[in-house]
Formats: sequence, C-alpha cells, structure tokens
Amino acid sequence: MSEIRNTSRSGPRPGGRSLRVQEAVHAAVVALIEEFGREGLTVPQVAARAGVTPSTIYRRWSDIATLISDVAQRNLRTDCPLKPCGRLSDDLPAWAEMYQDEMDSTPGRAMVRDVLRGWDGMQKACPLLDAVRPSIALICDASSEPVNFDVEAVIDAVVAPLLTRMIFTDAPLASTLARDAAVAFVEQHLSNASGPGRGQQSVPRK
Amino acid sequence: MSEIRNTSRSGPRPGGRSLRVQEAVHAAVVALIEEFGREGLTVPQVAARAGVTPSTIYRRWSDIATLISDVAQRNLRTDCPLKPCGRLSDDLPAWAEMYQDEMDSTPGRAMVRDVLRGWDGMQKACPLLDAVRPSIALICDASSEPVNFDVEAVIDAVVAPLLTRMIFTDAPLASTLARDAAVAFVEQHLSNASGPGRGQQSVPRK
DNA sequence: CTCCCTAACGCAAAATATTTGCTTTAATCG
DNA sequence: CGATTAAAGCAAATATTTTGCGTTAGGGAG
Repeated sequence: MSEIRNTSRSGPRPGGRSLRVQEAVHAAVVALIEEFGREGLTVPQVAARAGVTPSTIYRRWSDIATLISDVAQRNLRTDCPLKPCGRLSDDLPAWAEMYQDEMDSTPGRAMVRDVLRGWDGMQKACPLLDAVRPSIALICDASSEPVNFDVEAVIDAVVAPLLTRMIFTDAPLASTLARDAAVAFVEQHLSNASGPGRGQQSVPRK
Repeated sequence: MSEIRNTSRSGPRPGGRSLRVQEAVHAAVVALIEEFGREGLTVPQVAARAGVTPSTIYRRWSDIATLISDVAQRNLRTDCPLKPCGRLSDDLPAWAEMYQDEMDSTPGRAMVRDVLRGWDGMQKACPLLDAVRPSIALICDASSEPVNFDVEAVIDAVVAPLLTRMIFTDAPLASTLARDAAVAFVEQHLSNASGPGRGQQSVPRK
C-alpha cells in the first residue's frame, strides 16, 4: 500500500535505549579494567556489571577485544592543554616530550595495545593519529614564522619513530627520544626556510 | 640422597615429542589459515588438524591469538635475496621498495596484524624489526663509501614511517613511500659526509 | 499527538570452547 | 639402563558464545 520508503540506514541507532546500553557497557568496561585489570576480562562479566544480557554485547561488538578497542578509542580524546607560544623551536619539542610521556606510560601503552587489537589489518586503520594531527596543526598555526612543512612530515619525523620504538623495541625508550627528534626536525626546517632537505615532504599530502 | 641438582631450566623441551607437537600445531595453523582464513579459527580446530588434544595447545600457548602470533613470528624469516651492489644510493632505495612491497601486501599486513595481536604492550616487544636489521646492516657493510649513520637511523627514517602509515592510516599507501624516504635519507647523509643533519642519529645507539 | 514499524534488547536453550585433575608417555640425565 | 619429570592425553566440569524467538521502545509517517 505504502510507497517504497527509503529506509536505508546503517549502524546502531543513535539515541534512546541503544545509546544507554552502549554507555552502560563502556562504563562497565572502564570500571572492570580499573578494578581487575584487562587480563581475563570476559563478556559475561561486563554484561553483568552493565546490567545487560551477554547476547546484546556479542551482537553489537563481536568479541571482547573489539569492545575493549572501542572503549580505548573513545578515550583517545587527548584533552591536550596546549599553549603554543609561537616559537616552533619551543612548541614542537615541548609537545613531543609531553606526547611521549603520555604514550610511553603504563596507561598509554595499554591504550595503544588495546586499540591495536581491534585492528583488522586492512579495512579501517587504527585511529591513533587522528588525535595528534589537531595538536600539531595548532602549533603550526600558532607559529609566528612561516611554516614550510606538513603535519604529516612531523608525524614521519617525530611520531613514527616514537610509536615504532614503543611497539617494536624491547629496551626502555630514552626519555628524550621524541623531543630530540622534534628539535632536529625544527632545526633542519628553519635553517633553510625555502627548501627542506627531504624532498617530497614539504608538499602537503592527502 | 642425591646432591642438589641444578634443574633450573625453563621453557618447553627443545626436542623430541614436544618439538613434534609444536611443528604439527604450527603446520596445522598455516594449513587452516590458508584453507579457511584466520577469521573464526579455533583452538579445537587446530588441535584436530594437528592430531593433538586441545588442552595441550591451551597449556602451551594460552589462546588462539598467541598461537597465531607465534606462527607469524616463525615466518618472519625474511629470506631476503639481497644482492647489494655497494652503492648506498642504489641499494637502500631498492631494499626499501622491496620491503614495502612485502609488508604492504595482503599476507604482509595479515602478518603484521597477527604479530601485533600477541603483543602485551609492556614486556616483550613485537619482533618485527629483528628481521630488518640484518638486511640493513648487510647493505651498509657492502657500501664502498664510508657509512656515517646507524642501522637505527635507517629504521627511524624509512621503516618507522612505513609501518606507522600502514597501521595508522586509512588511505592506500603511495607505492614509493619507503623508496622516496630512503632516497632522501641517503641524499642527506652523503651530501655532508662528516656531519649529518639530524643530531644524535649518527651516534650508534643501544 | 498517536500509531506503526522495526532495530535492538532480553531470555533461555543449545552448541562450543576452555579449564582442570589425574593418568600416561617419552626425553633427558645420571 | 633405569629414574625422574616435563609435557601430552583423556574426560569431566565450567564457562563461553551462538541462536531462535518473543518483547520493548525509538523514531518516523500520517
């Protein structure tokens, strides 16, 4: 009788009960991790704490790793109390140091691990960098000098070595690793303001 | 009666039955992944295929993720048929390109994902870099010119951006990403043979 | 505002997976 | 060649995940 309705929506419903369930589950995960650690955390446990049936969790997230990764991603919000002073040679190293301190800590590493576990390797990337781009951009925008490089170049020079070392190195990281990289990077890019040493990196990507 | 014997050994027994079981299990994982993919691979499945009881697998590896990660690590052996010609400006970019092709492929990404899943975030690092250091060192050793940088510097400049982009970026990678980075790196380090642009990186670490 | 439609939840049974205690096997060492 | 013991097998006990179906409550359409 009725016309063909355009009912093509996807994903969970944005509000109402679904939202309440999601919040309860997320809160339960956070609480249980704080209380018992994430080792041996199970779906039925989370369900019980959240006042929800296990099957609900299984249907929405499909396993505990995905759920934990999801929670970790919500908490990515780097509430970065950044006060750029306008001098890149101060701001970027300061930020780099703060970033390393944040990431290379027990909760930081746990977060990275959790996010990584939800990665399928192909489809959707781990969203870790999404949280750093705004901070770097903020610093660049605040610079009083002209900026002849890309946010992505900073990621390659500062963030990439840090993350790579964190994940793929046994020995504890030098505490100034990121800061030093930032200092070197700024130095190199201020010395010759019109042509940076590394070819394609001054051309904005993406 | 007997003296206090120094029976402090650890880890699984190196040979005999234990070894046979490990080999059978690893082979079963490889076969099953090839046959059905790794999604939904279960311990009982692997056990059945390997002709082993599930409890054996549970006791040795503790879950399927650890087992798969273990298998992935065994296959890390980059049988890299590298023929350095002695010119860094040729060898390093060529290797970088090959490395990217290998890593940024379906099996390569799956391998990275698998290895990453076994990472606990703290104790033992993902052993991915262990496979690349020898290759880089080989290239450096073969160089006819004096080398004024570190293997670790190459990792920071070439490998780190590649891995970081693979894991943390949605868009497909530029196929020349690693090669370009290698070209830039060599260029920078050959132009001023006595003092590279980036401070601490010419000092061997570790 | 009310009524429908349906996505998402709850419940409980069934199917699987995991843990555990005990027994058996076979490497390794004296 | 035994004795010792780490590791494997077996099976029962638990715990988990899956699944089918009835129920609830958002979110339009009228």
